[in-house]
Amino acid sequence: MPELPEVETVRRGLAATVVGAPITDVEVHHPRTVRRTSAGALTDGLRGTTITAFARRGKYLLGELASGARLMVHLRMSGRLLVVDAGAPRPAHTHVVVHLGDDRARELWFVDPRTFGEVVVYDPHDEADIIPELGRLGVDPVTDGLEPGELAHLLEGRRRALKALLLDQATIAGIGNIYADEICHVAGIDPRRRADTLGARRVARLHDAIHDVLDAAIASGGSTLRDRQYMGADGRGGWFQLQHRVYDRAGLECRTCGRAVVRRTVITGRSAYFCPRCQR
DNA sequence: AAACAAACCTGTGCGC
DNA sequence: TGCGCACAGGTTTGTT
Repeated sequence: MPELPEVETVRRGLAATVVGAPITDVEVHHPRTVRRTSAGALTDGLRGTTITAFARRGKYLLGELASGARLMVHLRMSGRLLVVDAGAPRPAHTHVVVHLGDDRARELWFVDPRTFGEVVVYDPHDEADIIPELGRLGVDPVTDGLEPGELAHLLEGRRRALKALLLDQATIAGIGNIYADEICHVAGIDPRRRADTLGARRVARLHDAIHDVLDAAIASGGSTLRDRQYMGADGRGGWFQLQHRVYDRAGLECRTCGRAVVRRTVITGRSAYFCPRCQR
C-alpha cells in the first residue's frame, strides 16, 4: 500500500511525536511481524532506550536508537504505524505495541492485517546481513535528489517498459503502483514504452514529473484510497487521491484532456492506468 | 536483462 | 442475503 509519499508522511509524524520518548515496554502479538529476528530481539532492543531520529530510504523507515541500535519498519501492503494515548482500544491486527513512557503516556502501534510488514531492531554493523535489500536500493528521488542527467543514465540500455523500471526499487527507490502511473501520465509518456526510447524531451519531462508528483503527494499527506487502509501516524488520511489523474480510473474520462477514456492494462503483472491520448 | 508465476496473508467489492 | 472469485498500495524467489 504505502509508497514513498505515504512512508514520508509517516516518518514526519513519528519524528514529531515519538522522537525522544522513553520506551518503557514492548508487546509483540504476531510472530510473523518480527520474523526477520524474533520477538525477544525486538523487545530487548527497544525497551529502555529512545528513538533519536527517523530516516527513510525508499519505502523503508529507519529509526536511530540512543542505544546505537537501529529500527527498521516496512509497511508492505497493509501496515500502519499509529501513535495513540496509552490504553486506547486496539483495532484488530495490532501486532506490536511500543509503550512510550512520557509524562503523558502513549503507545506506538504497528497494525497490519496482511502481515507482510516487518519490524526489526538490529546492530547497524550487521545491516548488510540482516537487511540486504537496503544495500540494493537505487536512488531515492526525494532524499538523494535525482538530476536529469542521472535519470537519463538510469534509462540507458534498459529495454523494459518504463513503468516496470519505475517500479524497480534497485533503480529508483520509493515509487510504487500509484505513483508510477501518475508520473507517466504527468510526463505524457505511455507506461508501456521501452525505457531506452524516451529521447531527451521525454527524459526531461519524466524528471520533472517524478519530482512534481512525489512532492505534491507528500504535501498532501499521501493517498488514502477507498479502503481507508493508509493513514499517517496521527490516524488521519492523506488527500492526494483527490488529485489522481489516472490511477484506478479505468473507463472514466481523462482528467487532463477530457477527450479520451482512461485505459487499464497490465505491465509486469500489475494494473497500469493511462490516457491513450495524453501519453505516447 | 527481463518476463512471468507463485508465494506470503486478509479484506473487500462485484457478479450471479 | 450469500457465495465465489478477482483483486489490492510490496517484495522475494524461482523458472523460462
